[in-house]
Amino acid sequence: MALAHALLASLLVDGACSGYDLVKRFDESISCYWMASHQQIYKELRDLEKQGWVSSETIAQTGRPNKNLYSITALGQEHLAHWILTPSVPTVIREDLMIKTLAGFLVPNLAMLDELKRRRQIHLDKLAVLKEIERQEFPQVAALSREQKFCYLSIRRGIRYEADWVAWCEEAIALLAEE
Amino acid sequence: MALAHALLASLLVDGACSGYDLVKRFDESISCYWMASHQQIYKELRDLEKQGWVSSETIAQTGRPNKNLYSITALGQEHLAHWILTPSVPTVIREDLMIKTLAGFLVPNLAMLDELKRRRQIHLDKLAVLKEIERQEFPQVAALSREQKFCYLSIRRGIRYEADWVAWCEEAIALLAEE
DNA sequence: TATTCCATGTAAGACGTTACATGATTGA
DNA sequence: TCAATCATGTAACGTCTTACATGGAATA
Repeated sequence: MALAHALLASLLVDGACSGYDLVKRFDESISCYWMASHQQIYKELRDLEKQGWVSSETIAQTGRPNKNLYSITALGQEHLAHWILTPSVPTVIREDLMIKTLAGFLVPNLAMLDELKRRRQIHLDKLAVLKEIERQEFPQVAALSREQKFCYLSIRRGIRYEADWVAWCEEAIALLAEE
Repeated sequence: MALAHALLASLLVDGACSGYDLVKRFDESISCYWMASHQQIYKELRDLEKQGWVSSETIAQTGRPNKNLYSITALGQEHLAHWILTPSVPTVIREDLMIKTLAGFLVPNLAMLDELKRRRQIHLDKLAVLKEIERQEFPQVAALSREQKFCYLSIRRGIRYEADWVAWCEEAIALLAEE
């Protein structure tokens, strides 16, 4: 149910846009916290409009398909604020690599080391992207407005998450390389 | 599809048991990496048996319901090993609190601080449990067998994950408390 | 000439959650 | 006596993934 809220938050923070643009936003930055396919996003936007939480306007275009521009409504903002005030529990974790790690002794050590190194690189790459965003958009942490602080904290969560994965991969590689 | 592999890994590492016991294992330790309800687990075990990856034996009991004791088969081990060797991608993240953080300026500062403190405590509690397991079961890291190293690394992942959440909560609380 | 971009959608199936159900036994 | 434990299940519903579809415009 929270895809709805992720969409509302994006429309609120980064402004009105089309479903297509939301797909890109999710692919780029929001995917740090919420993953969604275009099928899900388009469908959810239609549902949100039925609820009155977003409104849409069809923009006629020449040379390319028309698009629906979605905006969050006042009702949508109220709904989002109300949801934010509802206590939530940590997301359930379902991490393939941890299951593989539990039973990792079934396969050759080098195979596990390869997988861990591959995984470390994935997180290093994501980390580099996020750090660049941090450097460019938040050069002066002391001078942030309240709204900017929240964006900053979101990026910080992503940075910590990726850095933490890298650190664990390093630890695991070091321990298994002892063999 | 990886719930199947989580079940196989548990039966392999911690030995044969009933669905009921697997539910408990998932509630206690495995939930760090894989969450599952009893309905899912019972159903998946039946499916795994159809595939020939586990075998079951009905244990007649007096004074309490009969139980089905599940064991991983040789075929199941092969399948698990094969899956481990298949490269996998990081789990998609869907984290309510991050969406709330993005749009957190919609609600009073104290409300967000409360939610962050509540959240920090949840992770502190989980962290304490995991650290206790680490202390009791892995007192001497240098002397671990290959199989034990993998268990140790799983616990380490959980510890890092929870500690990382705590650290982020601290950072967020500090930044928002400035107001 | 082939691929990617723009922009949106349907449909089937897998996976997960929530609610409901049973019934004896053990412990507070 | 009330709740929790043991032990397993069905059913309805919601969410997510995967596959398939369209068709012009711009770019390599």
